[in-house]
Amino acid sequence: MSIRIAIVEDGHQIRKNLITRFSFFDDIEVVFDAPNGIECLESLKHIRKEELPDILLMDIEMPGLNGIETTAKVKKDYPGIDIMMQTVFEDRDNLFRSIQAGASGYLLKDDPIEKYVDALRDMKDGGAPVSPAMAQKLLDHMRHQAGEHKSGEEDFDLTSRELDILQCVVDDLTEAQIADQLYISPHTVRTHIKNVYKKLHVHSRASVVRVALTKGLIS
Amino acid sequence: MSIRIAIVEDGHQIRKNLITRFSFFDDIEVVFDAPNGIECLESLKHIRKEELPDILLMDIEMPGLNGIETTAKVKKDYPGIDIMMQTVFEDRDNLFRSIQAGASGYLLKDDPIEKYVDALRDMKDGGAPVSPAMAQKLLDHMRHQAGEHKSGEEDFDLTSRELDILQCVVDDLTEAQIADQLYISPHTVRTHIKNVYKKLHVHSRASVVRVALTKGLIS
DNA sequence: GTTCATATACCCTGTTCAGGGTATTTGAGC
DNA sequence: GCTCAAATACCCTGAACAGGGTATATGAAC
Repeated sequence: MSIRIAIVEDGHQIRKNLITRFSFFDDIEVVFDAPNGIECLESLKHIRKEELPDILLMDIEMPGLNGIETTAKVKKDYPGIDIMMQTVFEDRDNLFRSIQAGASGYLLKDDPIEKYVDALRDMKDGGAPVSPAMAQKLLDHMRHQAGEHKSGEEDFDLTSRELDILQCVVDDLTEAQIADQLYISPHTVRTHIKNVYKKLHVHSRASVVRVALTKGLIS
Repeated sequence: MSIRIAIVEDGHQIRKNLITRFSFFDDIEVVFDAPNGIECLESLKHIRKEELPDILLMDIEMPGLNGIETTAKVKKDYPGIDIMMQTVFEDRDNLFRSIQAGASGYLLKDDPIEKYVDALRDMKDGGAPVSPAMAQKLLDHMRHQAGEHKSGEEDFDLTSRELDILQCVVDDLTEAQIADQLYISPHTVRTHIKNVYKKLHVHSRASVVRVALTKGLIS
């Protein structure tokens, strides 16, 4: 069963080139092509359901509705259609925005047509083909995030009661409310809070909340 | 210039097979092979610096020191060596642990040798070749994270001045300190803070900090 | 040229907090 | 039975905050 794709790309010549080059592959069928997001959405609207493409090959840089906005709209109305982004620039921000919008593949425009075809086949099989250059950025980003979490994993050695108090402080309860909730005297709450302050090296509720959240001390 | 690799893989037959199959590619040179992480580290230690491999092709599942632990150790002592993980299972956890340990490529063992070679070449060029199936998991994970952030992306419509104030409050400055820092009267600070409270629907500094951090209003 | 949002400034009042103490009870570990 | 950490409880004081006002200057929008 062949792979039905549509090409969304503002460069007229590039579009024609892609169509021509895809024509040499029996399992790739170009259902339609569009010069921008608006026309793409129009084409999708006026096509019969069983004729819908499997994959949109989407340019990021387009006048009017750009590739990311178009991706978001398409994914909303046609969640079954996969989006393969293509771009000339290895732009970090666009990469993340595309992923968030729902794209699942990422190619560079100077990739050879065989890479395109391989990627389309992989995508049809449920994979998410990402060009190595883009994957590099993805991994960097994830390593960074993982690192942040890990670096913040200091041990402040709070007792379980102090963690109760901490949670209440983050929930913005007054000392009296905390006392009610934990069935202890407000004086005791005061004492616990003071001890928490000492252990976290802070001097205010605002700082407690910040430390608790950024260091992951509470859920 | 050829790509110097080492194969770390506990299956003796698989190792020999890989070596044989790589031998048909002129630009791939297998520097050494090891059946586990320990021996891999030993080989690296006793090799001359200029003979070090560019890339380690690392199995995840190995007795003793597994691929992830080995990756972490190798990356620590030889940050210049890239790690290409290979696994039979598309395991989410292992994928993330590998990334964190410093691996930059991810192949499935049933990928054809040409994919291996392509991936090695991509990696040598600075890319991070990730098999589409693994990339799928990566993207899902990132979308999930992005989604979490996004779900909290309500628009509180703070003015830029109010954002200044917000930042100061999160930084735990008193009203007087904020006034000093922004060159305005403490009374004005008070007014801004009150307006921020109204817009964020909170009644205390602790809540401001929590909302600002959890809703991503500040860096 | 009036309207509207924003930023600015000030007043008053009552509440809450932060930091400095001290002291008792309780349960686990030695 | 002693010790020690943890949890509990209380006192005092001054500083900071929250919420309720009002008011003016400014620049953009209509």
